Amino acid sequence: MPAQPARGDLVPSAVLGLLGTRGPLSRAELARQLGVSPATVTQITKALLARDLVVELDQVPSHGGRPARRLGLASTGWGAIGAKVTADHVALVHVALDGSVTGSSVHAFDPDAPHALDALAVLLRDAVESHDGHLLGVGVGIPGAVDSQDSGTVEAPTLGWSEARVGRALRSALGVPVLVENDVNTLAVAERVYGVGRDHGSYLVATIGRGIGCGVVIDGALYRGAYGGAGEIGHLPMSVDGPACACGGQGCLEAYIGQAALERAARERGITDDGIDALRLAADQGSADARALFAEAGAMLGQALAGVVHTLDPEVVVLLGEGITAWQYWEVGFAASFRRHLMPSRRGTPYRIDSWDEDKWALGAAALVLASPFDQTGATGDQGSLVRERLHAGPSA
Amino acid sequence: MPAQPARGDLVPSAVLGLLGTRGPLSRAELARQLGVSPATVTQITKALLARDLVVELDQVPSHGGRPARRLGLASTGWGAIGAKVTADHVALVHVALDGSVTGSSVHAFDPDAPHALDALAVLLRDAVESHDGHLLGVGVGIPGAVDSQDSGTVEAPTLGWSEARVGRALRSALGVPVLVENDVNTLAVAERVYGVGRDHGSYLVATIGRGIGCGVVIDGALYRGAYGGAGEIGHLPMSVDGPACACGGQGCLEAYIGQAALERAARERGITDDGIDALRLAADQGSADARALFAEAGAMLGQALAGVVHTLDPEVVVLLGEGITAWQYWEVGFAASFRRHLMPSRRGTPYRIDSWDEDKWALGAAALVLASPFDQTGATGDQGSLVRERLHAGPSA
DNA sequence: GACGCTTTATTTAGTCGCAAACTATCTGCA
DNA sequence: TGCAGATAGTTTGCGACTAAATAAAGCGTC
Repeated sequence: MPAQPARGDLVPSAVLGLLGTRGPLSRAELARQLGVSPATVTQITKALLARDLVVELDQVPSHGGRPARRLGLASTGWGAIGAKVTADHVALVHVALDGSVTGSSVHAFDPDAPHALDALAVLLRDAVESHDGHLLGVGVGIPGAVDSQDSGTVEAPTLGWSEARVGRALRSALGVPVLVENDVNTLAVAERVYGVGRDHGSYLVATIGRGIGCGVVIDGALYRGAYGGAGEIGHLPMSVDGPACACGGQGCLEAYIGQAALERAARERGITDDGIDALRLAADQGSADARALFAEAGAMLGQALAGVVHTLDPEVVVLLGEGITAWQYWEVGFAASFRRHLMPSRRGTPYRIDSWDEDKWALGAAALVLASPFDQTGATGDQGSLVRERLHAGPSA
Repeated sequence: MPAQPARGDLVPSAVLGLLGTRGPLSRAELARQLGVSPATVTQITKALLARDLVVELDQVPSHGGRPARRLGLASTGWGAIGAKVTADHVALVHVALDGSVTGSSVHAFDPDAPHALDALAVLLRDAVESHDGHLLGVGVGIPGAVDSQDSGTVEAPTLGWSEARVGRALRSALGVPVLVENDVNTLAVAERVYGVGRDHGSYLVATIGRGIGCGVVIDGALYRGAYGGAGEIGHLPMSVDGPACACGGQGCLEAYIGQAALERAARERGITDDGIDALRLAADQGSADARALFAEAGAMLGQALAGVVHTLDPEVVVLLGEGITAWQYWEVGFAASFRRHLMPSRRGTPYRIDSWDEDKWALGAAALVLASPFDQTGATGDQGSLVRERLHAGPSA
């Protein structure tokens, strides 16, 4: 833990990143947001202005003092590519620095195939080559544990990957910085840059969908755990025995309210045999059974998240994931359960639902790259430094 | 989040603290332990040597290179006072920088009394005045939530305290730095300096006793949560309904395996009416019922801690608390349950039992002060800076 | 016992970012 | 009109720490 971490030009990158993700800001605003002194911002921006990376825009009307002169990025051509890997496809998005999606695609993918990593590399190389503008890097979201964003060695049972050297393989194939991270954590990072992280330093991002996951952000930094496995709330033990879970345990949260569990329950209760979408449709059409099933799941989620809140005491909990589209039915059970299982002093802990669309996973992966200018903890490693270097070098390519 | 936090002379304090808590070290060792460059250590130690705060000791035989010259503290007269406040007494210890106890005492205390804070201040003032050597500060451990170590405003239902301004009151009464912290967190900090924290950056300290608690240390820093309430695992919801808990909820972990719950179960099962010590005695004497009761508690603790491990992915879990004296009986249920509820990839997470004696709570509180030279996060606030200042000023008083 | 290797400690030159003092420019109020 | 107060931005000098080069002092080995 270096007192002053060896980080090449972190603040300039952070300035560029902030201007890119938040739009034009005054110097004073930059200083406040980044927690550095105004003096430093003056120095940094002076250099960036001289190098034409930043331009002085308009002057905003005063609020009882000298008017602020806003700064903006000289070039808005910066962007990143995000990829989300699942058991049957890869979703790709091209994202600009401000978070806007400039293109997206979905590709069939078989992670069990002999040269799956090579196939992934090919997919991504095409995307890199077709990228319009100056590419800062590629972010990859994986449903599994990643030892570090930097090395990107992956343990992902659902993909059949063990000790897969995803980061290394892609890096050498693509020639641009590649950051690999657990998929839920990418969403947490995205919230840091574009969502709740603007107003809160410590929060949880819980996802409901195929699995149940949780990203932990503490004081603005993603907490990954000792071995990159923090936030595995899908396997919180909810009962001593209970249904068998894919992880080998019994009574895991996911074995109760994961997508597969809900689909099985829907079958057993005679609601539908056609999967989760049909179940939601049934609820939409007024099926009391379907609604009850979601409400029960919501209640259990509430109980589990109450426990996590007791453990971590976050400022706010964000709920996300593909399952969130049925949230109105989950909430019926969740709201009461969550409050009831919280101790009185925590009962005020707010939760928020973010909007969802299919791109969001991949978008989160791209956010990994776009957030790396803000990384003060070194979590992004060498690849993060490379991203900052490219940002620093300017859109010359 | 300042990139370079405003901290007055942090490294010199850390050097002194490290020499005090770990004994003589070479410069190279100091550099490695503190994560600073050898150059810095040379500069710092040069200054400290010049001011006679540090002395050069012997030269240790080489291991294939230039022999290391070890440095030690010139004065070992530094110490701190630790206080643990409970519902019926206050335990005090005087502790030297190296963690050795130089004196201890226990005083009756009624936190519900009208001027309880004043009474506490009187107790502590006597201790401060009678302290032998140079006092760095006073640490106070409280069974409740503390907003920050610095301000020390306390929310402690078990003491009947709400918004009690403990820190402020004691500070003005004592005239030395006062750090206030949740009691479990003080143990976590003590482990950081004297225990498992020497070898591990991220760990949990779980306590069993009157309550069930947990301290969270992440990358060497105590994680306190957004409102100082992290680690309240005593109120993890273990079931949808279940026994009523003092917190107002139902089915909390503590309502199953806290001291009061165990004592009630012992009564109901006809094992003993005489409290927890009698229960352990019964187990010692071979009572199968008593042993089963502990084993059941252990099993539930294992399940709960497995969940916490899934959430936080620590390197190691340390078990502590006054209840740990009966650990041999807990363990029967704990070991299997903990492993069984962990997912395969976490099943290797080790747990350790620390020895226990009654001073340990107060000792933890003292460690709060003795660890403040290592605080890089600013968690100790102004009071921490004051401690560092006193350390820096030398044992002149 | 000369050479290479390892580890420890120091020196030097330089970077990063801060605090403090300052200037600049506006609002509001008497 | 003029001054207090607020907010924005700049300049200057400095403290803390680093990286890189160097010196110091031992070990092993042929």
